[in-house]
Amino acid sequence: MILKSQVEWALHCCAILAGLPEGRYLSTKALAELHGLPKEYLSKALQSLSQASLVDTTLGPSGGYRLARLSSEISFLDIVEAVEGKARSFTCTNIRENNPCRPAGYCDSKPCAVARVMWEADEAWRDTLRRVRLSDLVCTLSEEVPPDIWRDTFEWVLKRAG
Amino acid sequence: MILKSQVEWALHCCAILAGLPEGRYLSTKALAELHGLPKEYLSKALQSLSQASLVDTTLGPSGGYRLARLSSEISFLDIVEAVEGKARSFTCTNIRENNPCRPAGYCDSKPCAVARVMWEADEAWRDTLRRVRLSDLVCTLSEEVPPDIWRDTFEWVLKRAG
DNA sequence: CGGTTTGAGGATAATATATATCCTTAATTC
DNA sequence: GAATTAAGGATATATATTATCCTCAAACCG
Repeated sequence: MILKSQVEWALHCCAILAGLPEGRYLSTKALAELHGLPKEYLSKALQSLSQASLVDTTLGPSGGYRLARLSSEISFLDIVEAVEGKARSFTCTNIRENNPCRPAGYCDSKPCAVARVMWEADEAWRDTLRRVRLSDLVCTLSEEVPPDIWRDTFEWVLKRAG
Repeated sequence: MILKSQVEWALHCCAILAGLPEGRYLSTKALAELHGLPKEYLSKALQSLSQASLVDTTLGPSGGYRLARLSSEISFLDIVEAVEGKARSFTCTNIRENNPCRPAGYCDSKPCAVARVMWEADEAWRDTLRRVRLSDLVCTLSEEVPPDIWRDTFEWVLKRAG
């Protein structure tokens, strides 16, 4: 059970977009270069964010992406689900139905007990991600990334932001 | 991010093994038949349980599997990790290192802030699974499965248990 | 206007993982 | 000795992930 690498990419890209001044856009090309990622494939992750309405886009030179909401209004779960999908990690195929001791046509009143536990764990995972906002990440980064690197990075970004 | 179907299979098989009387074994063949699963492939899941020391095995006719510990001493996490592996669902590839604004040879003092959040969620998932014991599942099933099906199933199982 | 840049999205390929089957071996039972 | 079992290796098939390429329409720029 491994998350797509696009999840990591999307989270880092959103952290950069969160630092963009009001009204400006950053292109796939710049985001790919900044993170050392394949531009074409990163583009798919950014398209997922766009489809989830987490980012706005505009075309043309000076076009690209910006956050569609305040970073305090975007959770980790929003971003992870945009890329990874909303499906649960455990799929119940109801193998209890294959039990030869069951009367034909018997119908279960509740979802399988095994699945309920697995879904509870899945929900605990989602809850954790739901509670962390993109703004929290930016806050942590601004404390932990050395000030000169932080500053240089946003200079680099602003030089490329349309 | 989807768990292998073997996780579901292993959990259901353990629930059956938990109901086996002291000292008796149940074969792959019986477990596969009971759940309508491909015997050869289910065998791989059971081998994983064996390698994790969750079950004991014995060979020959009347051979098969039994729990190696009390069902109250086996957690969902034990079983899930035996089949799925212990690796975290989020892999940090440290893409921050590709930032062109970094001084050459700069070394991070902490793991990436993005990864820490993702790992925290992963740990919440594991915590939930760690807190549920196999005996809890058996308890739930014995309450929810209609008594006649429950009884017939264990009659069926005992007829095949060595 | 015409050339360039951008994101959207479709087609395709390469790679990795999950699913499944088959076969051999050694231990156990009868 | 014959049948049955789990362990584990080899291999095949299906699906998912990662990646690249191409076309299109919108936006910008001279």
